[in-house]
Amino acid sequence: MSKINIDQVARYAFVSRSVVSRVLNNHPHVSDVARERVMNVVRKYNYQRNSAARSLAAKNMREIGILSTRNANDVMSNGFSTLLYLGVFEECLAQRYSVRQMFISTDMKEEFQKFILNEHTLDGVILFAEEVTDLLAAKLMTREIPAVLIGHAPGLSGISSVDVDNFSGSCSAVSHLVRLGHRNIGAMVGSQLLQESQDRLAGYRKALVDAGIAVNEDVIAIGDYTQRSGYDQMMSRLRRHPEVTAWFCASDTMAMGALAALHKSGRRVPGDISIVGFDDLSFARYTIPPLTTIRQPIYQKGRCAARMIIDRISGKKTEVEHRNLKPDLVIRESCGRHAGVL
Amino acid sequence: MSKINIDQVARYAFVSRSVVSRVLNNHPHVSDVARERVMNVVRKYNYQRNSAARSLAAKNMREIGILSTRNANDVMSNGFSTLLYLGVFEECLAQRYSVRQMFISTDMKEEFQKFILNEHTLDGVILFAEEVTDLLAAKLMTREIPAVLIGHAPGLSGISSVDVDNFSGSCSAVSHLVRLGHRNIGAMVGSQLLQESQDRLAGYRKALVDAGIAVNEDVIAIGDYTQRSGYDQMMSRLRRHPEVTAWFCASDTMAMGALAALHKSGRRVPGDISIVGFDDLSFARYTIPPLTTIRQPIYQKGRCAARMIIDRISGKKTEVEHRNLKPDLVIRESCGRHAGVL
DNA sequence: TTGTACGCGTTATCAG
DNA sequence: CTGATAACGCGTACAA
Repeated sequence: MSKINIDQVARYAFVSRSVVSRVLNNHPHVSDVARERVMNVVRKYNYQRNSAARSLAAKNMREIGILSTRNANDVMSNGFSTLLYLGVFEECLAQRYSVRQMFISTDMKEEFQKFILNEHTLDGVILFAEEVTDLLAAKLMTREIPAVLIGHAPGLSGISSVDVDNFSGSCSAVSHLVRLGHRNIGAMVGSQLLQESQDRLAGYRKALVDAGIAVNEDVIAIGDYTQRSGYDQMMSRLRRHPEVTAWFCASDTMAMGALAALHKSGRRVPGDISIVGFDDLSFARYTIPPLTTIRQPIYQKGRCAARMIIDRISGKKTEVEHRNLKPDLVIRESCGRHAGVL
Repeated sequence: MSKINIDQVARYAFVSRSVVSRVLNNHPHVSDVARERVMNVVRKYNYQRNSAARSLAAKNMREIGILSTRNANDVMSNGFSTLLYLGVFEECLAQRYSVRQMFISTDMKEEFQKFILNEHTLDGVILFAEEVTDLLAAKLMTREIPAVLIGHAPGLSGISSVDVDNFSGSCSAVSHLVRLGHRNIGAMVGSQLLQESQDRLAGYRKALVDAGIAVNEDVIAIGDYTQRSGYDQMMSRLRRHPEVTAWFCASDTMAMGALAALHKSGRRVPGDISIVGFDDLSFARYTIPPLTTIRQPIYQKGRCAARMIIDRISGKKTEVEHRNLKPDLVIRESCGRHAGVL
């Protein structure tokens, strides 16, 4: 009883298969009685359309891929990507698309290319993988499959993207520190090869300049968004720059590492040193002390990316578009007034 | 130049389409010269097979679904699920399956059922969603689609599963505490409706009994695996049970919340109170202090689940199977000797 | 070893 | 409003 196809439905309903198809696809020009008869049979036999055949005939898969790097996920693995996936999925579900998940990791690049990109037909791809965009962009272009990027990519202005406004986010984080009286503020950011990191650093600079504070290149530390790098960087900067009373960390993960390093070194947060993070990952309110940070709308990013790619696929939008979501400052307990200001 | 089909390849290579098909599928009985000619054309025109047509003809999609709950992901969102997905994906990639990602969240159950479960044909499903297994099991059964569960489920002995050995894991965690001289050891576990939580609690009991310590039901706290519940539970237990010198937390997330609560209350870890976690999520080595915990092979769980479902699909295995992966104790700094033992 | 012909389940087109 | 009929691209008996 499992497998019943459109022809059987047609037979049982005493109509032709075209009528069944029209009913199922909500086409007009079908009589109420025919529709009724068809629906009865469909319900009775629990008929479900074969998606492979549908795709074949309709020439579209109604399926998008979401591509991450193993690295992005290691780094972001603190609840970031999961929430993002959820956003993508729910938007797709609402629009009757399904999402295929893919990771690209350097050790499987070969496999990946052959299998994923060649043998499979995706209607669109969401790129959550800054590292590989160059490699992929060309491939995607030649196959003419639409893509949207989550994040920014320097050289890829040709493909649509959605991101949080990194510049204004970090700017408001640092301004917060300034308002608390800090003058010596360090920054811990990611690789400057990433546009995102550049923007977050630019925001830091802007906030200082606006406050009339000269930026000191020596207290700009480059990490890689992991807790480990936050820890290591803080450890080594601590003794070299005792004058710094506050650090802007470009991610909550690095901030968490920094917090651990400060604790290990006997510094008090926020008593001796203030820390502000970026992202507002779910753990941020349970660090010691709870982390003041910049909240970015992760779930919304996912939904937005999905909406953009589907609009693109359906032809509703054709020009490339770069969207910037607004972040918020979330004040918790990791920042205090500068001691001298008391 | 984009779309070229098997017939064109055949024409350009001066062979029939069967030959092309056989070459592409590595079937025997094809002459070297024919194979060579075909491959040349394939390369030259960058021919790629249409997966929809393949699925239709072959009557299988070579695609598995991985189903999570929104809840499971909120809770586990500290890098757990991402690593799991990666394991699933890489195993599937190696075996030329693709993976479709799905979430079930209560607010879209309707949509979900209609779209995902009815209209789509998956060869198998990996369930990472304890809450919905009952609802789904029946559906899956009637549609005769194989499923494997990540985790344990009380009533679902009929479907294969893979999990970490929760019992021995928590047992060794608590034994570690006992070895350090602790006699009053509390437990913070998840809902006892979950088999997993039951097992972790059972391991706790076993370790105490083995050590000749009576278990005190009063110091067993029930949380929900979130940092928040760890925090709240610890806050309320702290004053009610000052005699407890060590807590076994059934997840790193709850342990992190507990750590925050202890710090807030002025207790020192491990000076006053020892904490041991479970999972070894990526943040565990950067909590304050770094968390002693039970490491479970998350990535392996994913690969294993994928392997099991594919074996099932291909008919290589037919009987249900329950696998238990071994966990390890990872000693860091959150546990110390009981003061009285000094 | 190769080629022919048909089936897979839908959708779209075009007469009625 | 309805019903043949032709794609859609590939796999595979079966025949040569």
